Amino acid sequence: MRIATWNVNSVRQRLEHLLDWMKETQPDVVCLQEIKCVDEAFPRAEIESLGYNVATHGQKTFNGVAILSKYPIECETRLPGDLADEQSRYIEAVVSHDGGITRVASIYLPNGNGGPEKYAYKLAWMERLRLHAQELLKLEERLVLAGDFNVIPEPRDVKSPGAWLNDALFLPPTRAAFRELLALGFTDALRAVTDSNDAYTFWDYTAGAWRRNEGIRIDHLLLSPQAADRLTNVTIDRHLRALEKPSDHVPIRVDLA
DNA sequence: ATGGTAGAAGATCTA
Repeated sequence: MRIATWNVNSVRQRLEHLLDWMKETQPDVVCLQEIKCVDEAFPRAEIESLGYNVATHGQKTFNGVAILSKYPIECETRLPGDLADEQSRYIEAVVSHDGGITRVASIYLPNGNGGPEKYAYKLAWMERLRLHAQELLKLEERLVLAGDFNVIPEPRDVKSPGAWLNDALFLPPTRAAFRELLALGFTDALRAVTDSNDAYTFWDYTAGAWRRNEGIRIDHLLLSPQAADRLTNVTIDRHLRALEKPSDHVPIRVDLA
């Protein structure tokens, strides 16, 4: 089973790239982030025509997540812990396939820059995610938390660590919260297969970041033990960053036997 | 110390 995640930075702007990439790589499940549209505006028919089921949790202008699946899915769009949270950043699916089920979440974790309120929201969101993930692990299922975590886990995950020291993506409390999540029993899929210090998934649009390879690794797939046991391959589709009108993120995907 | 780019919305915010 091939499971991918991609922050597309507007699904409508990226539709051609998305369809081409799906035809090329044939993922079974795709987690999207920053679709930047309401559910009614999502290009559902185009994706269904490739043979996928579509579940969206959209929002006007900002955020928005989706799950696309070749197999039947049942979805939940609420991350427990704050009923007043209006931001569309989470959707979770139970995927029913030959030989069982796999639970997959598409996560758009808050960026956290822009002021103390935003950073507090990020950390609170991470704590809600940790508590929910702790519950999900008790199910002992194949579970994949996939998405844009807006976390640079370690210095080897950024070309120029010094430039990010005061950034919400790399601050010590952010990294500590991510480590706490991993410590529940998750495997960071990319780190299970490589020690590379060049496994970036995001390059800023500005200042020639792509040209200079000033990248960061912030898009992750976290695997429960039952999923990690089946991990055979991790691929970052880096070439998509070189296309015309790219997203600032590229897809990352895993294969589970 | 700032600007660089992109997207959606709408004359600014988020990233």
